[in-house]
Amino acid sequence: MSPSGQRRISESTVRRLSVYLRFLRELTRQGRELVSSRQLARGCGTTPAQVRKDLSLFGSFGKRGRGYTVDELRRTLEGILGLGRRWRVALVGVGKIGSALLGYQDLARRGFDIAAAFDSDPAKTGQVVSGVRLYSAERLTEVVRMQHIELGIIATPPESAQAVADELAGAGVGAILNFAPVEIDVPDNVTVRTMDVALELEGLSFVLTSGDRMPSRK
Amino acid sequence: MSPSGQRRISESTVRRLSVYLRFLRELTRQGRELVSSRQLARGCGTTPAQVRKDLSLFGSFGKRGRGYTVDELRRTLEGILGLGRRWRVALVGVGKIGSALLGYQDLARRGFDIAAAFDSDPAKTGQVVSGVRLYSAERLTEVVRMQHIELGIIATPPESAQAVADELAGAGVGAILNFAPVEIDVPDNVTVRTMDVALELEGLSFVLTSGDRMPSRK
DNA sequence: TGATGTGAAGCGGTTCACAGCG
DNA sequence: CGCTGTGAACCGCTTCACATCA
Repeated sequence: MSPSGQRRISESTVRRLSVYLRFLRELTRQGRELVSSRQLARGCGTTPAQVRKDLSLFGSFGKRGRGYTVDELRRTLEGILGLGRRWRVALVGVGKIGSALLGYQDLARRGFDIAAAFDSDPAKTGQVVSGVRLYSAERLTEVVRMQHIELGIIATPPESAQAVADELAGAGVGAILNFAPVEIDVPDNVTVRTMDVALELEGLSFVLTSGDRMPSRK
Repeated sequence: MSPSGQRRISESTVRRLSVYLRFLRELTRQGRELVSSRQLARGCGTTPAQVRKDLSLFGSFGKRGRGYTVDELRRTLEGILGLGRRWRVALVGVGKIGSALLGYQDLARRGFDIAAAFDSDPAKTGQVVSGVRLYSAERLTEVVRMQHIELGIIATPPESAQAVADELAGAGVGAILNFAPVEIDVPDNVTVRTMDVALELEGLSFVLTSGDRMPSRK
């Protein structure tokens, strides 16, 4: 067995754990009981060795000669990822992308509740969209504190993103998912991840242009 | 100087090049003429050495003692990334996320035109949304071929994603951006990138839970 | 002088190969 | 016997340090 101590876990490992979990939930729906590292790898676009190594960073959860119990491994991964609870999320910016996120049920299914949304447009204030109340942007700090919100999503135009991040950080939010196409600075005790659709397309543009199949995991 | 030969470029390098480009465009708007690797690094969340190394994989574009010419480097990166042209994109699935993408002007600003959209709901067929014609999903192959579309975006429910990917690949699309929360298989000559919002939030959940500031580039 | 470009060192993630065990 | 768990080898990205040159 393995220590599961204060090991430093890489971002790529964490991302793969999430992918494993997503796949395990699908297997659960299908009523599968056991799964091997080979099958997990095939379903998640990686290798059996990588799967076993990733899991071994946290303990030993398999049965030699048989594989992993789907349900047990699923719960284990949920625990590791901190998904044994629900998370309250603040959404800032209710434009095209923000509205889509408000109506996107997959978030709630996977444990993330948008508890409040904010927009600077007074016309939107007071509305309830997809069951979520829209507040004036001015009330961000107040509401985030009051509702003990720990995660923020920025879906504003890029010009406002940094200011919003500052306010979210100031209000005690520990992590931010940023959809604005800019890099934003936050204090060390806050984590940001930026999702930029056009940037991903640019990566694909490079691949198509250079003809270069980039280092591909099999 | 440097060969810019058939070097194998890592995905992380390509992603950073896109970030540099995004930042350079901002500098252009601001009228800045020169930029050093240090400033580029600060604005893009990386290190000066990393910036210089990334660029050196393709050539030498700077002036010793001065830095890089913003405009020149911007055009160089656009060339490297294959952005010296516009790309035609097919959008499949016009639900919450798909609709948001249809109205998201940043895509067009950065060179990606949604040339056609597809949905299996007959009620939507024939409509024109944000200037884009919506076709029945049955006409996907036909329209993609006719319009010489090279990129696909999947924004369908996860159950349909694999079938759509198969059809896009069959129709000659070389790269796919997948918003459905499943891993999809494609032939070797096609590249897929999956964007899963909940998966990113799970990564943040892990960080908040483990208290572990993951290996952070500064 | 100041910042680039780059070989070399360092480091960490991935892959290998096999011991361990059900 | 089959598949997990894991130390060790491997490999590639990142960082360092400095020669180079405007």
